[in-house]
Amino acid sequence: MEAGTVLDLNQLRRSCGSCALHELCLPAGIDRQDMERLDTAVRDKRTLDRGKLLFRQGDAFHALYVVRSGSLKTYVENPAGDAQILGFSLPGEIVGVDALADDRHQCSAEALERTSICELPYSMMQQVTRDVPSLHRQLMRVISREVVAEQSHLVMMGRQQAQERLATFLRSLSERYGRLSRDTATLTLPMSRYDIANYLGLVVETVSRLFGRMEDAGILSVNRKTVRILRPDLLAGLCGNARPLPRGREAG
Amino acid sequence: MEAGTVLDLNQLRRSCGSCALHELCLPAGIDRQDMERLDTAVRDKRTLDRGKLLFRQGDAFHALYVVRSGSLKTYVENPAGDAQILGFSLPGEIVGVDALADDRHQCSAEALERTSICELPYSMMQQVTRDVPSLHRQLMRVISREVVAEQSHLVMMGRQQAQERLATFLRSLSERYGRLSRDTATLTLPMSRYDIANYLGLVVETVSRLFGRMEDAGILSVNRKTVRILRPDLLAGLCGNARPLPRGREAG
DNA sequence: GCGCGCACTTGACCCTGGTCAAGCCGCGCG
DNA sequence: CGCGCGGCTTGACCAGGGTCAAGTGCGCGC
Repeated sequence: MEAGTVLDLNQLRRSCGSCALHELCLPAGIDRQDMERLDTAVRDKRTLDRGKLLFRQGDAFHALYVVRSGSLKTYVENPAGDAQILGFSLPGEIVGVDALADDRHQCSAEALERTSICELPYSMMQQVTRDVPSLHRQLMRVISREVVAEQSHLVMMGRQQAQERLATFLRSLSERYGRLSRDTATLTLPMSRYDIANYLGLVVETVSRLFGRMEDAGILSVNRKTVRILRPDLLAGLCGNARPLPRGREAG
Repeated sequence: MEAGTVLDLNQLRRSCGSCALHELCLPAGIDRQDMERLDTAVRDKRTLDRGKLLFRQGDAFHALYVVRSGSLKTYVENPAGDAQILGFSLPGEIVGVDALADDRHQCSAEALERTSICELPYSMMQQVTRDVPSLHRQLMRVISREVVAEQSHLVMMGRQQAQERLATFLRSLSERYGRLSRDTATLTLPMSRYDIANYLGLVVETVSRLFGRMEDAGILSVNRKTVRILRPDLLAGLCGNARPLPRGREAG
């Protein structure tokens, strides 16, 4: 595509104020004037195609990023070569915070689908957050949310059974879709079964079987990337310490 | 104890500059003048006895805290009543960052032994970090370290076997002891076996057995709270994907 | 339209680590 | 000095979920 021939409106981020996400993102709770200051620190970033990396573990740190549309996965690779997925980032969510510790990214971020990004060059951010206390506060808030999200992930990995993990994952995704004003009952999963399994500390076969059992139990309807939550109440029940759903395919 | 009758020098934090931890803690890399500004934002906090809570999940957020001596565990409790330990905090380490997200502590912090604490009231911190850019940068660095530490914990929970988890835990503890200029080979564990097991996502029996096997393999000598690392090289080997140590108590 | 590949599903089997139960040991207390 | 308790260890057994292998089906290129 030649520059100028096709005009993608999503590409033209005019300002945080005119962005549909501004209530969810860094500008949340910031007044009009301060938001204009924030705008000076935000740069657009080219859209990433599926599978492309936003940054790679070990890269020098230049900027924080916010997902505008699409989604990312962040993961760390260990010396042995296998990865652990740390999280999935939906629109309005920030990535790159781990790089503040020592000016190198500690994880990689990869687009799960065509994804556009706002870039917050850190030098500009520092200046603006210094001048705008409300933005400073809000940045801390957003970073702290990262910490809290990782804590929930840890609880899931440490204390929950496979079935509870998948149920918790689906509920959390549904809730985040809700915040984006999407349908909370129809999830279009941008990540593969392998990614889900890895994120949950399971193997893909286990995830597949659990989807099957939840479908048999009438809680979900699953069709490739599309998961319908038919019984949110029962799904919520599976997040606690419920008994495992039956394994047989027609013993009911 | 009456005020003034017994003078505990550790209780009298004169300033960050005179604190033995200042190279590890918030003041790291900050010049003399800025450190004096920081001092105005730091308050001493009464020492906590073993088992006492610094803050509790759900408490209103007032301050961040830094361990001066002793140690803490942080943990979240789920509705079902059981807890997941998120981490152990040694001197120089910050706690309470998760509360910045929505002004409530998301986890509880409990002293594992007699522990003294520096308190950083957040309103003062905000003011000081605003005036002192180097301190702002350093606070972000310290918070980001929290994120990175949780990421490592996640990798451990998601991808490592029981034996690798315990080995990784011991190595990490040893390394942190080193930073505090303590002996890296002789660990005095302030936490119980139950705490270790919980932190690692295992049960106490498994931890006990693994200590036994590592002792049989000549890697450790274990005596209640005292663990000597006899072969740091072999311990490092167990952190990767090594084969499990033999289970039998004399088949070697 | 056909065939290939990849993502996913399904089944059979097995192993790591959890559960349950008993025993040990160091410590505080009567 | 003996008792009891709590933290820890040890053993026997079991099951949740991992491994291995085969099968299904959608999408894409030719």
